[in-house]
Amino acid sequence: MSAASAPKTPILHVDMDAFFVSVAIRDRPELRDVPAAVGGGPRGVVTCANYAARAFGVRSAMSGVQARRLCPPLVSVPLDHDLVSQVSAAVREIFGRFTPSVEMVSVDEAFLDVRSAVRLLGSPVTIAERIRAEVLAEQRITCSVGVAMSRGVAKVASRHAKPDGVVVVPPEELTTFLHPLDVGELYGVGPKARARLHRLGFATVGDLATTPLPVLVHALGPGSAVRLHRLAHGTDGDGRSAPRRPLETDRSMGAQETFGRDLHAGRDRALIVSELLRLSARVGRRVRAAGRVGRTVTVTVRFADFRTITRSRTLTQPTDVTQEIHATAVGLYDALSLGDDTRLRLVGVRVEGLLPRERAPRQGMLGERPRGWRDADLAVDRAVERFGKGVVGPASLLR
DNA sequence: TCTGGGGTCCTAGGACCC
DNA sequence: TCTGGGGTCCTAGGACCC
Repeated sequence: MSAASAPKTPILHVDMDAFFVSVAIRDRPELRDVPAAVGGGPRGVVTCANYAARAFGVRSAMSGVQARRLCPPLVSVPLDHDLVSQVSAAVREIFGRFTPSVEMVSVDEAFLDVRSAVRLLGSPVTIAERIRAEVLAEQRITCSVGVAMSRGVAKVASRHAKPDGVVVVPPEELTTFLHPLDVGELYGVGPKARARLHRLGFATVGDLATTPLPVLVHALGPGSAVRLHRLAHGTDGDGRSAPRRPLETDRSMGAQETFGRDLHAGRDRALIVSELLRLSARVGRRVRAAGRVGRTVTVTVRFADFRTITRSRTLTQPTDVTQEIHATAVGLYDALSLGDDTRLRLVGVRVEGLLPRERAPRQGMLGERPRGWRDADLAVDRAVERFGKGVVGPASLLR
């Protein structure tokens, strides 16, 4: 492509509006303008609230109790994982019609590099509107798009476009758009970093942008300084949307569960061990389904006071066997030697250091383990696939 | 009746090896 | 007896994102 035809704003950040709840209620028109949210059970938090609920102040990660206090008529809708995946894949397919360079960042957002598409399809803004129209026509949900020359700016722009809009930030308007914003709007700047930056006198993105890099390095350390400096100048990612690691190459898989009531470490040990088995089985099934094995097993324990600790063990041989994951998890749990009266709120099991099964070193002889466990796992996997979860499982989990 | 569940990445110390 | 520096792996915690 000639330089003259290169778009000045080639990066699109497409973000579905209130994705989880939009998917959940798209076939329930009666809920269209009613405050609704996914999540928010007795001990849970709001996963995703629609805009009618947000008008009451309901936000993601807010406890269900607080959400209902703010918005008594709030309707709670269940999360349909399969439907979410299905709609996400369909949306991904729509993106692919416009450019081969699509990076799904999560189920509900993506970066698109439309550099090569402009000659055939029109300006980035035209493409953005066409994407929005096709998503709405085919999936009956809305999305918002940020258009800019860097990923970081496109991401901020899409947030400002919400709901159901487009915001374009051409280079000549970059400073006007970006500099007045609070530093907390930058990707990767959460509450902690924001507070620290404010303390240091960096309240706005402009404060960062107008500070020489060496000064930032001195204040923040090299890593954060360079990252924030680039974000504040809109030069992150060199203007390109380079696909990173493909989504299917997960580094870890885990499962955790908050108990309906706090459990006692000692008295309820049997319950906790069986919960660890449930979680290990869930994780093991996912690891096997992905054709992978993992080297490290991590157990998470959250106490009643919300303090959270982790303990991990790296195995001599990677595994995808439920029984091994569970045995390791129980070993880690017991090694904590918690007092009998210690109250636990949550336990979790995670398998890390995932690699493809065929690349895993399998040593014979010495590490020979009964292969029966794995065969049993695979039989259970097949049954679950055929008949659904809950039909087959470890005997100790049956009531 | 505060505070879910799925992840990624970074830091930092200690062990261990060369 | 004292003295190096670099590199990697493991573990634990924490910030952050959706």
